[in-house]
Amino acid sequence: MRSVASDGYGETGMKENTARNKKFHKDTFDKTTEDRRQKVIEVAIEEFASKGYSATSINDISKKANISIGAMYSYFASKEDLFLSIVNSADILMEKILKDISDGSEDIFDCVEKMLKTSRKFALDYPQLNQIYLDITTQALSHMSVRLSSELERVTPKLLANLIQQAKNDGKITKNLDERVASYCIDNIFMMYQFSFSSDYYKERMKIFLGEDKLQAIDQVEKNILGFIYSALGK
Amino acid sequence: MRSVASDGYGETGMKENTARNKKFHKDTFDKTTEDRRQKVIEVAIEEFASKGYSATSINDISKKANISIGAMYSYFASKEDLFLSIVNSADILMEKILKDISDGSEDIFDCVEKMLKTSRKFALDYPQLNQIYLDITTQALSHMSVRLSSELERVTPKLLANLIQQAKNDGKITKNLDERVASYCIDNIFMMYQFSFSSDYYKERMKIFLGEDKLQAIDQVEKNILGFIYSALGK
Amino acid sequence: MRSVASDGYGETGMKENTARNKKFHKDTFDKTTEDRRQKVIEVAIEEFASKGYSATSINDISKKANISIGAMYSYFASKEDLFLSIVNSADILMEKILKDISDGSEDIFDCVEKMLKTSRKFALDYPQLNQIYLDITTQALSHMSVRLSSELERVTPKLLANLIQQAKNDGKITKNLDERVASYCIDNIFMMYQFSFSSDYYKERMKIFLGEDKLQAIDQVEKNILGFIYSALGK
Amino acid sequence: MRSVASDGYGETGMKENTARNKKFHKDTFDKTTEDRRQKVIEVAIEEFASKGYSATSINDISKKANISIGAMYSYFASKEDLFLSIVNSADILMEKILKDISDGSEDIFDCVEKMLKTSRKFALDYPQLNQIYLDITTQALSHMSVRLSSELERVTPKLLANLIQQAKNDGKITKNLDERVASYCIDNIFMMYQFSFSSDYYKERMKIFLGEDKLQAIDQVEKNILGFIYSALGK
DNA sequence: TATGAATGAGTGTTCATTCAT
DNA sequence: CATGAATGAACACTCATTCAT
Repeated sequence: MRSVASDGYGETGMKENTARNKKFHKDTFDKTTEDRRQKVIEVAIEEFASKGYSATSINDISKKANISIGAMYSYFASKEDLFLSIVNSADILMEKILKDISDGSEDIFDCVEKMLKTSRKFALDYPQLNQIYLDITTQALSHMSVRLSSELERVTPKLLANLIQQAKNDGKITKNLDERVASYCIDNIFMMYQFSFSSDYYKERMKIFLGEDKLQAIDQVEKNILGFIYSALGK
Repeated sequence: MRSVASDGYGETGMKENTARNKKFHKDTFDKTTEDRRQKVIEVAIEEFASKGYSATSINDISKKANISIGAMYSYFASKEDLFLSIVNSADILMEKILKDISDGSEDIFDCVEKMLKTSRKFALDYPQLNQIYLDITTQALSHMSVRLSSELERVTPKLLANLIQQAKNDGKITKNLDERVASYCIDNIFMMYQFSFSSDYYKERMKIFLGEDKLQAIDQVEKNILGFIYSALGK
Repeated sequence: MRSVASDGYGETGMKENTARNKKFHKDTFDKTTEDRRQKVIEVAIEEFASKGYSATSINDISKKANISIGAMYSYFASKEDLFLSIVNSADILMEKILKDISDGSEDIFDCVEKMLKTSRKFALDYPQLNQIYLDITTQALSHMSVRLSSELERVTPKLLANLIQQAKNDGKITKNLDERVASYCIDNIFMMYQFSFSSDYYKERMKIFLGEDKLQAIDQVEKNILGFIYSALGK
Repeated sequence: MRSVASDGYGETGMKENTARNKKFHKDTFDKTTEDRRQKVIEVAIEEFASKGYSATSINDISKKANISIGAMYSYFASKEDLFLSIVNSADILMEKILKDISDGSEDIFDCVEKMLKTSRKFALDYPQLNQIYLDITTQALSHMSVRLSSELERVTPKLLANLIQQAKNDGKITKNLDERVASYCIDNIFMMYQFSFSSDYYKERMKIFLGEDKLQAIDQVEKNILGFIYSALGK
């Protein structure tokens, strides 16, 4: 599992993404040592993920990261910017992953399978990013998503709809299907699946639905989920 | 549309539910006037929904409800208890609604259709309860769901799985389907659909998936979603 | 010397002035004990006078007044309001004093004499109020005088101009005099005289102008100032 | 209007004044380029004038002047020293102006007229210096005037008193006048007149005294003020 | 000499909670 | 039972000053 803390910051990290993604940190943050940068991000992710945006104290973060509060504010203009900075770096990471899936997918079946596997992998690799994501979707933090205006949520819809359309054209799946609605349904399944490995609440929910025993054989569960989707697509 | 504020409290309300549902308010709250009870709940819902648990101030609630902060603490032992009290009453409400669906459903198809319609209706009738629900599913508030240990999430899995099993037995749908996984997938679709009418974030997401024009004809969208599910069930 | 701290607050104090003067404190402040009210005002005057508005900390005031910072903010909505509250009560006090002069003055000569004597007396009785006044006249605090929009500075101009006009009509003083400009000049002399007993800076300035020995015989100085003014009026 | 920023600093400027005036900057400040010196002083004046000493941030000044905070502290030992440095340079400027008046005045009448005109001119030419002066006279900053111990306030008293004495000797004005008290009264009028063009507070006060219409004909106002003073002198 | 990253005590203000009336 | 004044730790954020480069 690679660290998110080292993504999107520092002398090299941002270069390829600066065009598409916003920058929520000050220049000073780029200039400090990798150690400090990483520690700040690491602790901030930890805190925001476990306590939520509102209940997280930037003073606490600075203490736990062994960095003065003054330095903190020389890196980020506000608590909100620190938070968005992290969310943004998570966005970049997720986009990369989605791009890999997009590039490597032969058809809709292949793509769906990869997305499902990745949902779980991502949730297990970066549980905290998922918890932060859950926070962002909350109505209380809705004003922030405006500032983010991330491309993230735009990638999947296009990818899925295009592949479904293509499969329809190729006669591989039923034509009695609206590709946008189908994409939406499929992604709904994936998102909730991903959440099911992120917050305790959704973990418990999944356990109730599937039963403790089934969860031991998660590969079989995924096969069944794929079966459900394939069947829906009228394969 | 009935008010949630009048559910689950007062001299009569709790009696039938006390067995299954916890009580997070003090006896004093049962004894005060209906007016006061309703006002407290109403304002609390408003505040918690729009600001989230952490950012909501119990002093603010008491001011907006025109009730002394002292009275507030004679009704609820803590901010957390007030919050849980509201979530619990929402739980009761949702359970009732689910029970109506459960009782009135002939088969899995009928049930799925009713659940889908109800998802939207509930989200539009009680947007604030949905926003509070989103907050609860957040990792930061996971310790609260333990205290709640609501029956809510246990109703749907059983209902769906049973109906699917029955349909399989009746030969109405394909046997190549794990009924628990199928329930899980279907409910995933419904939950995200419900969220799509609750928080601005998910509203935007749905818009991206479906397009602004399709959202004008929401009945058609629901038909398509049902089509997706029916197809998955191999009707 | 009466205490300013007991003026303008409490159950009785404000009644006659509420119409003309603004209220910068919350109701809670009226309701607390006289002791606490007095202590807050007393300490606040002390601090604002000696340190100036900006350098004064409301936390310090609360500590020195042995009152929790929370109570402080239940009395005043902000540091600015606490400050304005004090300035306002000083305004009320000064207006009272000016009214006494106004009511008790036979003619311009009598009035000028009384104002001169009162300038010194007021500065010596309430040195801190004068120091606060100096702060208010500072450009940095100009936005506050807008909120005050005190009547104070309107009383003297009218009073002086009217009495001069009357003396001109009565043939008691020269007619070669614009009464408004004369009022302005006279008040300029008085204000600087008052300042001369308020801040160390102006104290030093007066000493340089008049010499240390003359200041020992302040009555003679005042006679001379009056002489200057009478002469200007062409008595 | 010449710039104050270029006065009293640099390789040549200070030489003739070092004897009488203190130096509040470090040697390094003399050695840096004229551009940097000027920019620092210019921005510092701007900031101190509009915000007051306490509310002004030295970090802000350094940012606005495009000079590193490190350089700032290599030029001035502290915020206080930077402030005093500016006040001191203003002092030098005022002294020069006063000296010109002093040298060019034939008699008390001539001198008074020149001082009055200069009061307004100076306030309009250097509004910020006047605002800073108002700050200095505040009790909160009294400890600084000790460090300044400027000669400024010593020039006018002597000048005026001497000219009045001389006029008395020449029989040009009444002998029933204490020349020191008269100087004090006259300067009081001038100072307040000057303030009337400096801070919004005193601007408003002058408007109330004189009326908006009179202020349109400021030359007439000045004639009236001179009339008042001449009359007082018993011309 | 010039730079600016770093420090941390301090600022104005909020808020969950208590308790005397 | 209801009131709301009172508490004080905690919060987001600022700023004078230092010092390694």
